[in-house]
Amino acid sequence: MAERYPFHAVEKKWRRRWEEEDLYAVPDFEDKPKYYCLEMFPYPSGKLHMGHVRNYAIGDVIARFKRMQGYSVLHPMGWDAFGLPAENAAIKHGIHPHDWTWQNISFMREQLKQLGFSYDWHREIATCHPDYYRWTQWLFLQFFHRGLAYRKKAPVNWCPSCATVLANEQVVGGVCERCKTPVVPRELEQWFLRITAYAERLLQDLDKLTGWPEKVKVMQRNWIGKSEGALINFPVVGREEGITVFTTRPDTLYGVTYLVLAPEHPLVMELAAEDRREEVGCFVERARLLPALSRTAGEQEKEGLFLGAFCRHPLTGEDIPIYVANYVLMEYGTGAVMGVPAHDQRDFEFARKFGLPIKVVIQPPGEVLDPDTMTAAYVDEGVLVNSGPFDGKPNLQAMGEIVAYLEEKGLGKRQVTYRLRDWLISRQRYWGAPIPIVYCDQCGIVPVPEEQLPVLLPYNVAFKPTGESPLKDCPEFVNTTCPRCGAPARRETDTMDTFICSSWYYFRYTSPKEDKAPWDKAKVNYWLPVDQYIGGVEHAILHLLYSRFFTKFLYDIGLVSCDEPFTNLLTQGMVLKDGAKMSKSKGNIVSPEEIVEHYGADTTRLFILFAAPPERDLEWSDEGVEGCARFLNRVWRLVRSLIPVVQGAGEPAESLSPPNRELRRLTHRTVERVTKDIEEFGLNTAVSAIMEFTNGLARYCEEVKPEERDPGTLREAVETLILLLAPFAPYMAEELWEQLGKKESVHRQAWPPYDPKLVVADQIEVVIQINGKVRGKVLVAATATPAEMEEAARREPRIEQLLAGKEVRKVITVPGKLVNFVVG
RNA sequence: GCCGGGGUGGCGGAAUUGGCAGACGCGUCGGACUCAAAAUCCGAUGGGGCCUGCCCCCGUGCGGGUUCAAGUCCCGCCCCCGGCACCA
Repeated sequence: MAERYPFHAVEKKWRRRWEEEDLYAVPDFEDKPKYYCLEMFPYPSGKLHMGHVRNYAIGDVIARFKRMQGYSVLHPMGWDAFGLPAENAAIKHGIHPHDWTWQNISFMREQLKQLGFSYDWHREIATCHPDYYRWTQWLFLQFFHRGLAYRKKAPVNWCPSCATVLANEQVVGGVCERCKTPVVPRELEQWFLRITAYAERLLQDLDKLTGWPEKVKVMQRNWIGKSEGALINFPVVGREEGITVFTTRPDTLYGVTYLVLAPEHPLVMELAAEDRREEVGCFVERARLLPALSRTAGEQEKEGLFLGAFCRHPLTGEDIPIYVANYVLMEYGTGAVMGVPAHDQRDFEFARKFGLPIKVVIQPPGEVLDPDTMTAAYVDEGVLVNSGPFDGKPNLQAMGEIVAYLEEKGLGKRQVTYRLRDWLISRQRYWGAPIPIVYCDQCGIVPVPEEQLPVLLPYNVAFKPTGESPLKDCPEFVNTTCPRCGAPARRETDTMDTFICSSWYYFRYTSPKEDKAPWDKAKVNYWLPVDQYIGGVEHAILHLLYSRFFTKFLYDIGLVSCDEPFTNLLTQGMVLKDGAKMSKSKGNIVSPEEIVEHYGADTTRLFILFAAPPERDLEWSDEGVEGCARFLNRVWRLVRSLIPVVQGAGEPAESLSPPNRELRRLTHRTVERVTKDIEEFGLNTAVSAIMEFTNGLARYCEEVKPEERDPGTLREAVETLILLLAPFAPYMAEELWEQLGKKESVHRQAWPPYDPKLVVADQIEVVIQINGKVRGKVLVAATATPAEMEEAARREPRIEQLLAGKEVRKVITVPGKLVNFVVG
């Protein structure tokens, strides 16, 4: 029975020692370059899943690697601890959300510790702790004082299942992002953060984020959805007030043949002709009742209705019919659109369906558009026609001129519009940070004074989802006095969206116990921005956009000195089983607990890093885990068998026999490979390089007689192997390091350097090609010149044979690589 | 439809700047050790061919092209995954 790495005992031993020595604590300031390595903190749902393990394993390799490279590394962990699941669990199992959450935290903390992640636990935070949410509330007040937190009545997304409203970002394809229930519109008075005030900067500064994946930046760009265009006023026949439309194509203004209003547009009913009121009312009602799902998800048949009213074209004075139609959205632009069927596909379809005229105003080069035979709108560039004084101009030029003309006449103006909406942050739920606001009959909306924070979440509350905050039924909470006039007043009972809590946690880690401010400025400015952020791509818009918004705001009010929080972002892929995301309903969950129990932390980590590059999805494989366990056992046996030789050995000898020189070369080449791979997140190839190194070392031991081995070279190889393995398999590396007789932790060692001179082989194998096909190989000195390479190639018997009697027209030599004979 | 990513053995995945396709691992097959098995170790493993030579042909989604040389570059397609989707 071959000896096996006794991971249970080793893990237990080192967990205790590391904790005793406080190995991973990082001082606030140190005389070293800083590196802030952060992974997205988890929601304490109960147990870790493989996605967490992957996320944190990747982060831990980076943190340990940087630490060994001499950085002072901030690598913290905490809990995104407010949220709905706690309340749902409470309702289902009769356990209080507070208790449920803290139980989960203590279980998951234990799991993280078992996995050997190198967090500084002194900096642990939980967003549901009053010491934390006190500052969440404080930050809300900063927004409030600057007019960036406001209350308004608006149509909002209501999730019937979660019994709360949702932000736009939390509605995906018309359904609730968390429970997939179709959301329904509701008209409610709610709190918003004015993220739209930062739309332009959030967009512009994406260009600064060179360390972010393009994918995420594109998603944010689309989400912000900037369009440049114009507002144009169309006077309504027989009325004072006109209709303002937003268009990105003012160059097509002369092609307008009708106007369309969104069903929710306030003018719809006003403008509807007497005899059409009822019909229009029905239409609007039908559109309104349709769940958001079918309104926004997928294109659907265009429906519309003539209102029986007309407006006047601002430039031609023509009468233009006004319609109401389902394809116009009230939320975007002005909720009114000018219909240009010839040059907008949607308008084209609508016009064809309702028999509206199609008027061509842009002619493509070398083609004449005929409205009667067109099968699709022409949306590209061309020259204006039927456009009065603008005829003959290129449309891009005309665009500016038409807007300028409208501005001059007071008929319209330049306008930039964003798709981004203000962030709805009220939640009608219990388990969140209370919004620190008091309503007073005399004074109105009054912010809770900072010195009265936190507004504590009461413990004894019935948290049934009724559609109203459970806090409403808690008189001790609701009833208060007005901070301004002292009269009886009521507290705001809604709590904050948990994304608020997670929008600033990375600042708090720098000074988690600070009680005079959300953070110590000097510390925040020392550590921030985060050098490397790692997490799932599902947060591409939500968390990452909100955090950028928060950071910019805090920068503006002078609380932080960076205006982007995350310099580099790595979005890791999902963990799949049988090609599908692990989920309870599919029954394909692999539990980290069981794997760690059965194979140990090192094997679990190693497999998850080896099986795929970090950004890609990872297919779980039990056999693959076995393979990694086998590898670690091999390392264990190999290193232990060499301890007697290695201990006490000195430096490698000056002059080495070929096998020793080869081993030395392998050692240094491996350091080079692993270093470069980790730097560019090729963690899977870093692991395979270590495996190859192990194989090479084992082969050396097999092939080279003990008396021919150079002890110094062997020592260097073995120590290097352990050092390289340390970020990936920290427990085993630490144990072997100690068995080697080392006194100080392997995790406090410097990352091994490599000597480029030693990496180069004495001899290199040159590929010999004839007409681009490999026909042989030859060993030459690494220093061989192209002429020497060619000469050596020609001398190869087989090549000589193949070239005999042929005319060599050309010879291409790539130094150190190949010789290619081109024969006629 | 638009945007982003991808398509390489039986599987997960490697391949600087265009320079030996398939590293490493899994699986499979064969062998050693063993009474036997497990564990461990060794060897083989893209497909095909015959003249069994450490030889030849084919081979990185498909069709063209550039080049001495293409998984990699160019043109035209197909398929898969992710995101957005009536945004005027």
